[in-house]
Amino acid sequence: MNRIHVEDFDLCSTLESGQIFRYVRLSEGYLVNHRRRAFWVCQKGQNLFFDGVEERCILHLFGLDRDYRAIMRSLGDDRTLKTAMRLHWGLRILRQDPWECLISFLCSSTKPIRHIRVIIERLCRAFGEEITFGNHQVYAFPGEGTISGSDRLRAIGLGFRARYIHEVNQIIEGGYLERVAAKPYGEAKALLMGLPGVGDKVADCVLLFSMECPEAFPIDTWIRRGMERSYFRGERTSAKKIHTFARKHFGPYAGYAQQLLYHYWREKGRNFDTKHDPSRRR
DNA sequence: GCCCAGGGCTATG
DNA sequence: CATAGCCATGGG
Repeated sequence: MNRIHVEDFDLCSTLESGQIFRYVRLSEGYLVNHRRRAFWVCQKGQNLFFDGVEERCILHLFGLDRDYRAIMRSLGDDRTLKTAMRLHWGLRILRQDPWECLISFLCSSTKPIRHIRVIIERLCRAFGEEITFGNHQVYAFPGEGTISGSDRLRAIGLGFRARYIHEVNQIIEGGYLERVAAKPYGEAKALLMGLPGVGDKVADCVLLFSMECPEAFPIDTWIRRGMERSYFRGERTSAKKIHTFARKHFGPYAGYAQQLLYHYWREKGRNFDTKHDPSRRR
């Protein structure tokens, strides 16, 4: 077992804020499956314990090489954001594999996170290679070009998303996503949105979580509701206006604000739902 | 049966 | 530009 000292890091909110889907909470820590590797990781205060993976991979994936305090400072002292920061301080933006991230969020449209996780697990079982971690038998995420067959994908439960994934799998070839990642935000986003099934929201997720674009600001139903309520007097607002506002209000690291607010509002909603009537949301 | 879920595409005003 | 209906599926 290995150990590193970490500051301004919260493993729990980082993993459980909906950026990544392939992790399992154990009695102690988490089993994470990413980049063809399954590894164990556990945080106790400022100690991060891990096994089955190199230290540099941990630092890279969890973005521990980034100046978190400087990023938080750059977001401003917004009242709503301050609350989210206080509750989830240390939530980092992950640095995922672009292919895994893209396919994962192609699975995500109009699905609850619990179900997305199930679907992706089935996808890996059907197309991925078996790998091991200790006595755990798990499946790696299938590589580029290995996820084909709309019917097979539909049988997994992907529904209308099956065709998108099948087609994207045919289009993407070695090095393509890395070339996209090397381009500036606007250009990279346009390229991603040229892929079938990839619209504004999925593109922003891929850019933020796997392509070093901290200005990307994914707008899903939770963010839309929250932003409208907190910044637009509860009025219906287009994604375009929310994007413009977010970029101006939060700055070049707006994506961090998005992830903090998303996690904050979703957690709050969950608690509200269990205590009250779920049908009364909005 | 109803509603909603980390949406995207297409056809219309 | 904005909106409506549609696309499949599962869980509360």
